[in-house]
Amino acid sequence: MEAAVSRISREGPSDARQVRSRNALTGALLELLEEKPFDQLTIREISARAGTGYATFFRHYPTKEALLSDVASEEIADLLARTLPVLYDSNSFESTRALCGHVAEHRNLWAALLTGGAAGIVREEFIRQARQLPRDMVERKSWLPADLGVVYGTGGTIDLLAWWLSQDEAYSPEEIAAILNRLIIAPLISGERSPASA
Amino acid sequence: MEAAVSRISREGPSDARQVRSRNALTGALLELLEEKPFDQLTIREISARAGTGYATFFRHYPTKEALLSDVASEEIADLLARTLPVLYDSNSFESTRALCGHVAEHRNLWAALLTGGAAGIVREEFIRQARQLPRDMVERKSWLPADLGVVYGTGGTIDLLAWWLSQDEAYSPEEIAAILNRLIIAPLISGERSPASA
Amino acid sequence: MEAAVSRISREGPSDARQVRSRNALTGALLELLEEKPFDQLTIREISARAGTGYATFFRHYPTKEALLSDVASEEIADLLARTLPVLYDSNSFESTRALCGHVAEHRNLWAALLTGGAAGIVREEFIRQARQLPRDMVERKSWLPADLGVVYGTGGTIDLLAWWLSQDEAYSPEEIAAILNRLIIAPLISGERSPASA
Amino acid sequence: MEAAVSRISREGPSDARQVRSRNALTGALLELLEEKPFDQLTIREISARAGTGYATFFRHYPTKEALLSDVASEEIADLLARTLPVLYDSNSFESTRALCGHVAEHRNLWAALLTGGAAGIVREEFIRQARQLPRDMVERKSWLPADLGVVYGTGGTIDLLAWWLSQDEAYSPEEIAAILNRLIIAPLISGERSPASA
DNA sequence: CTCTAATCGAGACGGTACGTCGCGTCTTACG
DNA sequence: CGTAAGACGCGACGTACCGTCTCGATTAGAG
Repeated sequence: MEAAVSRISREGPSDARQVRSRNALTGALLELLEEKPFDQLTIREISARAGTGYATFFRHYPTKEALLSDVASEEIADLLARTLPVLYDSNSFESTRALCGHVAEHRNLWAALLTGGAAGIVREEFIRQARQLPRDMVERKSWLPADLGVVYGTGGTIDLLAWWLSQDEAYSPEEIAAILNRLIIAPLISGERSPASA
Repeated sequence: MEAAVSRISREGPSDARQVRSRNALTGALLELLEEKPFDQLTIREISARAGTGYATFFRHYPTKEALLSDVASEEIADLLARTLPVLYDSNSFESTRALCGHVAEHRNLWAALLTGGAAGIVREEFIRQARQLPRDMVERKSWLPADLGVVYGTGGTIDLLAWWLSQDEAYSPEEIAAILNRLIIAPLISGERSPASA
Repeated sequence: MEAAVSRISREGPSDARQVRSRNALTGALLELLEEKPFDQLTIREISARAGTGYATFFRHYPTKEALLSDVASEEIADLLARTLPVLYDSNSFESTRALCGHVAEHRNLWAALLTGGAAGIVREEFIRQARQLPRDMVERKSWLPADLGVVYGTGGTIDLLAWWLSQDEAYSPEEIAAILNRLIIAPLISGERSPASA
Repeated sequence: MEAAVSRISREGPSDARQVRSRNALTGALLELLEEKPFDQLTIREISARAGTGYATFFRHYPTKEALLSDVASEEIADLLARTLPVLYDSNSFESTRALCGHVAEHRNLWAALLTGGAAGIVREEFIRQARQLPRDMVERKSWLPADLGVVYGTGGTIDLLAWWLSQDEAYSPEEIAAILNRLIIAPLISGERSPASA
């Protein structure tokens, strides 16, 4: 349950009981995400694991997905803030390595979110958030629609991270950062030349 | 229902009624996939749309997912056969263009599969199949784990195609092929140089 | 469960499974009515006793009360047909005795319905049905509103029967018939003279 | 809310706040009883109508029924004291008329109690109290079990009053008293002759 | 007139039954 | 006598209300 530790009391309702219930629920979700796919979890199961009443779940979240969102969306926003800047940054490798380092530090959390069956939902939330970010700074590529750049860069990065996290720590953050840079970042920020045409 | 036309009688049981039922079910699924996400469909709904009895569904498929598989897996295998070769092909642009052309010709089918809510399942099936393909031919990159190459190449390609199919035909197959080539294929087959170090 | 025996297959749906389920439910209700008040029964409890699934209950009855109605309303109509005629019959004692005899023969059923906690509902259903019966035949009493005559005659009779059935068989049908006749029937059919004023 | 007026401060705790809360609750119950059946009321609804907090209800009454009891049981005892004596009184008509007059004077209260959905509970409470009254004075009828006499006399009277109160004041207390006398009282106190034999 | 303790409102909580829905199985009745 | 229709057992859903509980914030009424 180390993953849940970082979730305690980020901020929330004033009533201490509500805080306790919410933390119990988010913690239970993260625990269960490491055991089975998100869509095989039932609200009853999550409530039971959290030690809260079944109806209490609905006093905090309208659906299972809302709970997942609550757990994930801040993390996603946080990670996105680390992901996109690399596109505008001349020294992208440093940013990329910082991104991978951050994920490695919260390996349990991100493994649960990206490989635990909630992957599809988390991925969509990622792209949804990424699409809403301002992207004026990035220079328009004539050959690459801006929206596609965002979708592809985000999705590809997530895929790469998910693959990494499913690999039992065989690769260091630096290695992954290098791959990420070469495989995804570089093509996106490269100039107008067509590298494949050579 | 044009998408379903290509699905008629690919091969199947001898009994004409079974053939009719299967086609009715696959057709109904494709119709419904254009209306709502896959996971919001019910077997009752599919049966009703197909004009068959509810229990009849189970005589042909054990689950909803099996029906989706029946609809999609051959298409996936077919498309995969067009996707992976580009990695080994020195003239990758031609292969890529052929791939995009093929998808464009079956736009309705692929739009339903990749953007209709079944996307997650189809995507996973894609990668699952891709992973099982022999990959001896591809030269090992020192910086790129082979498995990651497959996962990333497949996933990225699907994402790109999905994005394209959700764009109301604003881009031609050639344009997409160019992007695909530059964004995904080229980085995968490029040499040992470190592009980020520049 | 002798009470339920008389309920088997009175008439019903053609499907044998439906017949079986309905009989299981009616039987279970009658069993449970002898154990605790109707309003303390839950549908889950009735279903469990019947050996049917919980949802199956709702495939047959919309509410607990509907099941009670199905069990009771025919019996009520039947008994009503024996109750009201005594009012128009010159030889009322014979009719009354027949009524009491009939109730005695189905003692378990009527004890459950009239003393088992469902009493209130059954009573209201009784009066509701009685009110809808034609009453042209009965001669209007100048001192007694017709509607009141029906309500009072029905309610009083039910009360008397309920009291009897709660008495551990200490009284014979004939004794009850005599009391019923003297206490309720006679005052209702007596002439214009005021018997208490003498 | 005229009905509730008579309920104010009958006696109770010293603290003015408690008195206010109790009266708010009893008043709210009586209001709501005129709108819907007792068993369809929720404690939350009663509390809200009373303008008190939800938990405050439980500080005064353990259950909904207890509140109803608090509202009704004294009234019942009072009315019973007027009902039973008529049986022992040679001049029963006077007593009966007094009874009906009293009910007419508190029409709103009794209409709510006897016709408002709480009828079943109030009725049972009535009979319960009646059964516990001493009945040595009444001469035993050879043909009529004493307990039945009480149950029947009480129940019948309540039924008659309930019917009256549901009739939009079409009958005067005197008319009802006459009917009550003739229909219920007279048969109970009549001699040994068999009135049906005529 | 103050102080203190009872009472208040508000509402979250663990429970439990509700009635609905979809699943996948299995039986029925019909063609 | 095989197949389409659909009833069944199961179990999760989301809602509603129960009765308990913990909070401050009034607010009597005793000193």
